[in-house]
Amino acid sequence: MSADVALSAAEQVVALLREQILNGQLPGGAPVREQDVAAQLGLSRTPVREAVGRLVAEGLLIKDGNKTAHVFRPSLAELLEIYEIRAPLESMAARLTCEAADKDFVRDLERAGKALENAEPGMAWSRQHEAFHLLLARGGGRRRLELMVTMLRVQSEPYVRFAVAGDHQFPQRAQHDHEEIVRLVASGDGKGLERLVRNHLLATSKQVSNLLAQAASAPTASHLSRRSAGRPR
Amino acid sequence: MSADVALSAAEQVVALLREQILNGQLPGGAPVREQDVAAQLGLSRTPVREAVGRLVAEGLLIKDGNKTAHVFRPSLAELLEIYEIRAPLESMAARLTCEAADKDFVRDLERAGKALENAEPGMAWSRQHEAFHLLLARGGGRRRLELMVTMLRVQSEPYVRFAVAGDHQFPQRAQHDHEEIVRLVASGDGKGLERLVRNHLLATSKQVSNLLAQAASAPTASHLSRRSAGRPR
DNA sequence: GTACTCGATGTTGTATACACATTGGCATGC
DNA sequence: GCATGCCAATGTGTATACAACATCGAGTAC
Repeated sequence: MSADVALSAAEQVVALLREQILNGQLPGGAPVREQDVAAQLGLSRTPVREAVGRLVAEGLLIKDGNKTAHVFRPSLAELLEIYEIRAPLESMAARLTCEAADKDFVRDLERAGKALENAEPGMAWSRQHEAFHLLLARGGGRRRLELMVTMLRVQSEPYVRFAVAGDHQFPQRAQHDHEEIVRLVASGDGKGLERLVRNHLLATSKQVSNLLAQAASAPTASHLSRRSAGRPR
Repeated sequence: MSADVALSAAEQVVALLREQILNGQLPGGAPVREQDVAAQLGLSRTPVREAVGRLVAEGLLIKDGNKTAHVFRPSLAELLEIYEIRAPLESMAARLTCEAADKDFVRDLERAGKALENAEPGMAWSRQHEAFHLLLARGGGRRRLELMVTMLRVQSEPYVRFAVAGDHQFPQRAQHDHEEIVRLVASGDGKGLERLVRNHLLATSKQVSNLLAQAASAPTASHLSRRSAGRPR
């Protein structure tokens, strides 16, 4: 994608762990032992330790005291709080994106919308969904806003994926909103877009939390309903 | 303040550096060399390195490539972006705080308001101002929201302090808003509070940026107008 | 005089070794 | 059988040593 020739080991570990958490290879609650990761990657603990520290600061890993770090798994209340924060930030970012959108951007967004519409429900759809919303979160060049939205999305993304897995009509229900989003950006209606994105997020929040509550009361085979997961070798 | 008996060295370094950045002992742009800090504190580079990493993730330090970390100093555009983000987050947090406020909390806030009113313009006022707004950012127990608001405030706080130093009428002008905030919390008007806090922040943003722009064009003795600062020994 | 090379010095990145904390199991006492 | 305390195994926190990269200045070619 880009010419990142000289990434430090620590940064590579950050990227790898983040990817594995997003993939679900490292499910919520899974322990992340420094030596294990180091041994797996043929590194010393030092860069791994640094990577873990950063991911803790980022909120993807949790650590208290001198205990082993674990993959972040929000309670229902925490997940709702994340969406509460995302709603104003992401809707504002969308408005700013809209206000700064040129023709090229509109075309890119339309393409992403099409790709999302045609994606198979499951992992492919999740990827497209993420890409679509990250485009919308550009914020007209506001890097910090974009970064914060990205981090918050990453923290909640695994749970959206879970919801999609448990309810294959989920994408279909969101489709209308996505089409409307593209339309509003194309017509330059920033205010309307802001409202819509906010409502879209709050609706998603409700659906995801309902599915999670459901899964918690009727435990399926999903890792999301277990309280602890074995180490991934 | 509290029983923090067994803080790791790294955490102590984090606290110390953060304090020094807030104090202005480490002004914006100042280099933070790992061995220097380590030597000063009688530690090895390892915990210092970890502390630096965390502060970078927090946004208080900046580092690109393998170069020395520097204290974060936002451009005018970045400062405005921070306030843009703070406005919706902090106003929402205030509303949630208001909705969850009991009598004890209202009393505490009133006290903080009085303390702020009576504080001398300068460092004392800045401290009280920070304490007042952090109370307001509690968010009814939403830890993550509170944490994010706190981090964003810390990043912009040094510049408010600068503005207060350059314009001693700054506190006086803000006083009306602060009184109104206390009144709205006491009367339980969450919606009104949300609007007011948003406007208060945007007004502050304008004043601070005006003063900064002014200082940049007519360079005073302040470190804030210089592009690089020597290492603090 | 200018620009470029190259080396000396300072600073960060990583590996390794050891000290301290945590955890889980087992023995012991009740 | 159950609770409790002790101990070994495992894992994190820190120190030290070394390697890789960056920075700055002297010297040189033009």
